[in-house]
Amino acid sequence: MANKPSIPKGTRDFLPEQSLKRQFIFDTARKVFQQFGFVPIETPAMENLDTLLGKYGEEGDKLIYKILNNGDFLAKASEERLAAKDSQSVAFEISDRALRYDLTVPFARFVVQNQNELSFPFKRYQIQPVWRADRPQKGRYREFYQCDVDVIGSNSLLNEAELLCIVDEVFTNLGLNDVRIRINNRKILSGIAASAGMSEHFQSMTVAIDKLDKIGPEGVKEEMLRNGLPEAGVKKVLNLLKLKGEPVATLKMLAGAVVGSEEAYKGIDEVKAVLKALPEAVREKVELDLTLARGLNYYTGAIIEVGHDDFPSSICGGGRYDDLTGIFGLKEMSGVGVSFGADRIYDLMEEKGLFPETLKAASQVLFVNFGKEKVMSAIRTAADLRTEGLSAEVYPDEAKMKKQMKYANDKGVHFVVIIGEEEHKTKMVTVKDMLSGDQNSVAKKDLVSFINDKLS
RNA sequence: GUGGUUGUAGCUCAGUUGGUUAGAGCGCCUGAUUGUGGUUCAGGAGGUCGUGGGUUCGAGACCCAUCUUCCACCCCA
Repeated sequence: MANKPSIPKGTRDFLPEQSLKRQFIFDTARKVFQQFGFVPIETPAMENLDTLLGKYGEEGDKLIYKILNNGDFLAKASEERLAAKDSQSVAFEISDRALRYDLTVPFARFVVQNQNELSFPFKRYQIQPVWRADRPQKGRYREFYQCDVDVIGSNSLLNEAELLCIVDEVFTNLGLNDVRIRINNRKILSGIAASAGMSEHFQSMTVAIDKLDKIGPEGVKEEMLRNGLPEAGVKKVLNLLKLKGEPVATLKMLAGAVVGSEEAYKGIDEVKAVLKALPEAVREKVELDLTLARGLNYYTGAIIEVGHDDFPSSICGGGRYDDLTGIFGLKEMSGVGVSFGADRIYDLMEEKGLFPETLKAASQVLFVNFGKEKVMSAIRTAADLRTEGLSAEVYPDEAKMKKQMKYANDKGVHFVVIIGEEEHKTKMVTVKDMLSGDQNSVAKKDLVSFINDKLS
């Protein structure tokens, strides 16, 4: 080991046990998505740089991984910029591609590009990794998976309601029953900004109020004042945001407070409609949180976020975007979607010990290898078990029994089947139950039913 | 990107104000048991102390740089 091999900061290897757990999350999500009629798509790991730039705000642009051009890229770059050592501007000259930062923007590009192949409303899901050049910390990685569900080409608020049902269903199926599902509407926020006379500061207002539960009203006030928002407006906003509790009543009070703002009224109506469309069981889990803002600025209507009291950051988030495809040349194509952060969900579930025990099992049956013709009998019998729907493997080497037993034990195999000299002569096999330690001699033809009996 | 933090055996960690051959538990390997894992017992292997410089008679301990870990900020799944 001259040089220890390593992987880039913020990326990870996954051992079989971890990988099985991750797949449990993906499978659970996928199953729910499909039950609601969503279909899968995939897009490339890399996009053209200009597809991604400018979609996530200034901060977002910095976190996009740019891919160095191939060939003699320096020869083509402008001498001035190279000499000026301005990394920002040089970057665009030597990089044309980038790793995708999320799945939503590539999806918008995909829809525009494949519009003639799709029928709308188009409901798709997508489970793929994304990359961000963020500093790693708890629940934050440089490579992580998102599980996105979006419906595009429909303005109906039934979609928002359906997504909330999906969110509830996925977390329930994962065994995470105490998540907090919060919703809000950007039109409400926009209306609040307008009625406080700070429409032009909308962006920095949302960023600030999103931190309310973290830094408190004083902190938010400070930040807004620091960013040059008018004091009177700041006070008014903070006052409105004090409203909370039962959604319908809250909305009613809010409506009284933002008199004259058509946009706020519209947002209020939208939230009401979404709540109305929800089944009772889901509606009672959804909180209206007027301080929920979300950083990504392409959201225009409903916004959704899921968190957990024992986890520092959100584990799922999304919202409606009226014109994401517009930038790529397709107007009038509103979409709404949510994204599950698989890695954060994994961390949370691991912390809570919520993964099912059964995920560990590998093969159900291992055949001990006794070499030569006896292993042929094992191979045939293993094949028979597989046709019966059992998972079975034959140890590949003629190793010491002890070693083979240990392998079965380490791997968590339930049964070990021994076909050695004795068994070969008598057409019997020896079955050892590794959990109980019991050992039985059974006729080879009865092996399947014997094991099935034990399993049931 | 800013500030802080961490790195010693495969893993989790000890290692006194700088002082001989760097330790433990678990794991791993071998044997007791050449057809029996997990339990028990006996033995064994394994570390250029993250990396590169420096201070010192002497560095795992001190200094600098760098990488990595975790945390806060920014922002976010």
